[in-house]
Amino acid sequence: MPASLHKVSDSAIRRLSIYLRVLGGLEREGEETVSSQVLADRAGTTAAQVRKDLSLFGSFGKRGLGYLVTTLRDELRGILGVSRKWRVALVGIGRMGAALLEYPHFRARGFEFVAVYDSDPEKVGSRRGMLTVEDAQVLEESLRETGIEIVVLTVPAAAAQEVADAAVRAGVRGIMNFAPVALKVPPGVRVNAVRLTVELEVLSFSLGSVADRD
Amino acid sequence: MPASLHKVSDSAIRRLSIYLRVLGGLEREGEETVSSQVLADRAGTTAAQVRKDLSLFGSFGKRGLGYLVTTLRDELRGILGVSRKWRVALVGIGRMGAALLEYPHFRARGFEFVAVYDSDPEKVGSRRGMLTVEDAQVLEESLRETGIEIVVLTVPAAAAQEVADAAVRAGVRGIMNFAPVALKVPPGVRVNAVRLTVELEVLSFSLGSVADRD
DNA sequence: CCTTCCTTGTGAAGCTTTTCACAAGGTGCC
DNA sequence: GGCACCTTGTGAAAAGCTTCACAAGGAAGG
Repeated sequence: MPASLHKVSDSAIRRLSIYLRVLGGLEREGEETVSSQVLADRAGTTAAQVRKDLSLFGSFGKRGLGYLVTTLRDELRGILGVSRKWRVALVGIGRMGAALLEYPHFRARGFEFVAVYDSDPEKVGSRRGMLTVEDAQVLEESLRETGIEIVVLTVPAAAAQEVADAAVRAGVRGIMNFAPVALKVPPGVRVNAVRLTVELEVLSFSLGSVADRD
Repeated sequence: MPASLHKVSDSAIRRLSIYLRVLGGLEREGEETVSSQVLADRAGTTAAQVRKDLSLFGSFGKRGLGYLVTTLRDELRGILGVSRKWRVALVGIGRMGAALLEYPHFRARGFEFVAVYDSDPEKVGSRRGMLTVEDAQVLEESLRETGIEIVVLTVPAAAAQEVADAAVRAGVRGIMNFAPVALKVPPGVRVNAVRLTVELEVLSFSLGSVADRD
């Protein structure tokens, strides 16, 4: 029944990632075990949902006791593929790119930026922490050489597809896309879009439909 | 049949926001009409889904022709509540906060930052573009006075709940939360979480389950 | 060792969302 | 004006996801 071959829904994976975060907190607090109920409260879901999600990958709990915090954390790391380090490239070093480069939670979870690209001649060659900004023109070759598998895209919408194509040619299999455009990629490559404006508009909709003043 | 009283799913609203973005592009390209098929292609979904989503709010298309780009854009703006301007406050001006403050797409869609707060004495009083950073201690009173309804939270996880509580007391009804913690808010207040690490871990999972090397 | 109590794991039910398929309604050309 | 063609709007079917409810397993204490 474990089944990592069963197709697992995206939302289940998102929740597993949240459970992992919660478990980190529990561990820091010195908790040794946790019930599905407590985990659910902290993660913002229900106990049944937690148990169902975990059961997709195995039986990690002890009946009558709950889950061992450290053990479950390790299991989730394995499932999510974050027991290893991931080398990540950033393309487009505007304000958003710079913020992500320094975002402490990425590194803490095993995602490390090892290359930065931009097409602006003013920026190419400049340093960003430990890294030197490389010319976007060498992106494909450079990505291929370093064998980087994940790319974070913070370029203007107009450039995004072009960059994505180059990355895919270089063997990149995962793209986190901040550009407001739907990228087309071949099967086998996964794109995860972060749509900041969409998130605000969802809020706007929610507020508007409660009471439409003005 | 229109029904803005029918409960509409979150994912449908997210897609409407994406359609709105696509329509902006089409308009700039001078397109006058668009079919559900083309809209779907550009938005990364299916024609049936587009029609279903739109039909939740009315009949905006012309059979045999498609949708009038400008008209549909205006309708969607109305539905999403972005035909008006929204005044937004930013709490926590680290790198991420600074990036969001300058994020051009927010303003372009009618979301304008009109206040910035931080608890760091070094930052309080400093200028950020047109705005002066205010002390987080006055947040509640200040939000109440200005009648701000949407807050973007980019504070450390440990401070997030406290800030959210203050914002809610001040009458805020929508929170966009970047802090890696599940906020508890009373009914009537909507929280939209942006979980950057989760997005990367979803990628990591997708890559890992295809071929588990190393 | 036995009893009581607690919490998991999981089929089944219920609900939501997506996809399908086609009738109905317009358009535009001839 | 008529005809051929195109695209919407929408019930109905299918698929997917979440909630429910409870049997089974294990812990803890006497």
